[in-house]
Amino acid sequence: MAFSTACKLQEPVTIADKLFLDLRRSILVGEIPAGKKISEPELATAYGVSRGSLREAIGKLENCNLVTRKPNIGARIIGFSTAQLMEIYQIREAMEGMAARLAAEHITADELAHLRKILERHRQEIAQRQDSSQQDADLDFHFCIIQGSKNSRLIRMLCQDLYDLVRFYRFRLKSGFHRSEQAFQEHNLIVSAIERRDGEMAETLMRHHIRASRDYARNMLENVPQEES
Amino acid sequence: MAFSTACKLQEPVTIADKLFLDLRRSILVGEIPAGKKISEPELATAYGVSRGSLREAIGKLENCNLVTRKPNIGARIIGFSTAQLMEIYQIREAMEGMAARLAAEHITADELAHLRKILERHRQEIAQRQDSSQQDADLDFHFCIIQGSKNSRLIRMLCQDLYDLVRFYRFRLKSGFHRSEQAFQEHNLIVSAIERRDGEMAETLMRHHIRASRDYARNMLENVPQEES
DNA sequence: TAACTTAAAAGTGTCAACAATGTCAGGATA
DNA sequence: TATCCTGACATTGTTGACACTTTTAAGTTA
Repeated sequence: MAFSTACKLQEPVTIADKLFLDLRRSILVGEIPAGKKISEPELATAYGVSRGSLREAIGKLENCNLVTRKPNIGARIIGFSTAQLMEIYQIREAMEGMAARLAAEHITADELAHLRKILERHRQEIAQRQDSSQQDADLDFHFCIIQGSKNSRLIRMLCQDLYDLVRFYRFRLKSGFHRSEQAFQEHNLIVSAIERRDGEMAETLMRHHIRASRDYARNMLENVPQEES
Repeated sequence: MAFSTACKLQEPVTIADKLFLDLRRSILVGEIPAGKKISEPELATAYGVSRGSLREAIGKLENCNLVTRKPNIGARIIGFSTAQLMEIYQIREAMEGMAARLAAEHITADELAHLRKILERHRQEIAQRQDSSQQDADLDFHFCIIQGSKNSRLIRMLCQDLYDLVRFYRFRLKSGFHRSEQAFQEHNLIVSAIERRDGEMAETLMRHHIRASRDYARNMLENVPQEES
């Protein structure tokens, strides 16, 4: 599967880049389990590339916060903790709140139309109870608003860095995560505020929305503890 | 000079790490001019290391957002634009606002005492008109609050990633940037709110403070355009 | 048996050479 | 003269070998 990152990253021309994207996908999807140590020789032979290229790819993964490295010890896939997930939600609340505020000022008519289309798709998928694709619709919604902020660094920090982590957790918590009806209503309110160009309200609603997601996730994790992969 | 990053990064044990810190310093201080292309063979011989280690160091610089790389073309120090600086301020407003809110909940008594000490130092330096060290006091203040948030990822994103950019710009805009008396007053209010454990107010005040800094910077840049280094 | 020592094995960091790509200057053609 | 081709040069990407560190396991001693 290909990840719709919304923010266009150029086609991978170099081996290290292809490797990076390949590994990133494997990690996000869970093919490589969380917390696993990365053996450079092993992976290099597995992918048929030299260790140099692999190390460069690992360096990029480190930037995405998907692996951590210790000198002379090695790299390992990041772990998995409720506390970290809560931290991410807090950061999202702040940054996406700002993104929504800016989007209310800068979003284009085309993007707004696209946003409405995403909402419509989301509505249909709820009616048909397609849980899996609702998650995509949710991501697309958030990406679109972030994109609308027109703050290029904010876009990069969110879409490129933070949302890899969001996906990392989302793929490992698939089960029982659908507060979609509620989320859909909240999305609607946010878009309305943006349409009215009410940045203050858009920010407030977005923060509320993300906080509600966080509380929901926390409840799920406390009551139905996930297995460590 | 050594940068007090507040968030402890481990001692550089590997050559690439030392190189990274060295280059980072050179860039931030302005020894390497903004926008300059990096020649791998040139730098490698200059520092007496192999190109491999240098490339790893450049990779890390890319994570700090201090250089940009294009495949088969090369790396260059980031440019310098008012627009980008404004984007950074917007992000700081969101993230440091959140940091202040969290600090009001989680900061320790020791950290609060330290914060008060920083304020006192700041006050003295204003009285003695030591413009240069006031900048350090300002950075220390912000670092201390971020640290108090106890959100480890937020701390890393701000101290490690974003504040390198802040320093990058600050070193190139030294001239005529002292709204210290005003900033000092704002700092005081923020600390008071944190002491009262009033997170809502702490966030509001921090956002106001950063927005004021932004407006001030924008005015300076519009009226006294800086030379491109 | 348990703890310490030591040597082998595995893994990471570093390097220099090779391959592929991009850049630039000179000349040919319209 | 301006544009396009062409080939030499310079730079980046990639690789395999070497050096150093960590880990493991065997062996020794109390």
